[in-house]
Amino acid sequence: MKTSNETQNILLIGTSDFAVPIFESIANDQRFYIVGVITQPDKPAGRKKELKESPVKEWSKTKSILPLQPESLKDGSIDEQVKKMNADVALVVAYGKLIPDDLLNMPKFGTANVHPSLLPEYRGPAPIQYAILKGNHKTGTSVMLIDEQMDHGPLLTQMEYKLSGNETYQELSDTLSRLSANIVPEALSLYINGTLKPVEQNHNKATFTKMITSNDGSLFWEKDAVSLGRRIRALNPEPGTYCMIDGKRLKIKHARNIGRDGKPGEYFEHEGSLAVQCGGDALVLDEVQPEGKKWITGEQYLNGYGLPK
RNA sequence: CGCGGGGUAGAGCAGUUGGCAGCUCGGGAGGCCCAUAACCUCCAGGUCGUCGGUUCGAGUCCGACCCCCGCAA
Repeated sequence: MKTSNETQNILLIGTSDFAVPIFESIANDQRFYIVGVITQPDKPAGRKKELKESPVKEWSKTKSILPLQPESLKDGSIDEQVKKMNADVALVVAYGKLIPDDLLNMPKFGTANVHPSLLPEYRGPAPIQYAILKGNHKTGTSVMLIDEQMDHGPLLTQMEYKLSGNETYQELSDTLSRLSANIVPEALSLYINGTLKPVEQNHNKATFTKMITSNDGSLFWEKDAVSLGRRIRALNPEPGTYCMIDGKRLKIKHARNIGRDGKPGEYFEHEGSLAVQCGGDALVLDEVQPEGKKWITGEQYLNGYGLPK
């Protein structure tokens, strides 16, 4: 077994923004040497379908690393290349594709994963959003070893984070990413030198999340303003929340809860801004975006469009 | 050639069959009031995205281009 002052060869596997600060902290840590990066292929994105590189790919280029971008890991197309990397450990963060067992087991010490929840709570694809949606007072991030089941492997370490009740998905994601970046190198290092023993999760307490889609962004004003407010924050900025006015979509970026009774779905003016009555309390819509338009304030909306019927 | 909306005053919008360019905010001046972010009066401010075409006349019709955005991926 290697000692802690030896440099470990590490393979980084990830795609989204969430992974970048974590990978950066690995890159800046003398205990690790990055032998390779795997990220998703460039994909057509946006209206013009221009190929877009993943945030991890952009990051890796700043480190002069050319990432592998296989369409699939299951066909074994990159197995040989990965084997040659001679990785001691692999770290998966927000990769977005299934990684087959033989690849997971290729590194001597296996493959670790960062999951932004207090596992076994919120396994699955949307842990950050769920923490906000459910109105939790705390969440956190977990570092674990990947096993054969989704977010099921033994834990290396966790860190709690207290929620203010005002954070958006984007903000919480950034925060948990930075928190993770602080603890991942140490946890991996202690695990590799044998100081840190993986602890099995309490599987009886496991809860699961489902992928958030744009359909989840539809707001029903019959619901209470508190849960609607959570939804608006949990889906901000992606995929975003919206309601329909006059057959057109109105996206809602930011809303404020005010105490008020009335008929749900009724729009009214509140201190010059657009507001809507909900099932319990009401929401002031501070920042909205009419279909095909730019983001505007609720006040600008009223000036231009007037009060919806 | 994925579908679609839009570029008009500092901001957000309207502009009907082509015929003097408007609304709500904001800005300025004045007034009312014990006072006000409230109310009243008046004022300023627009090469109507760009280029070309049709026409006596184009924000409006035709063509090309630039930019912004929603959906879908």
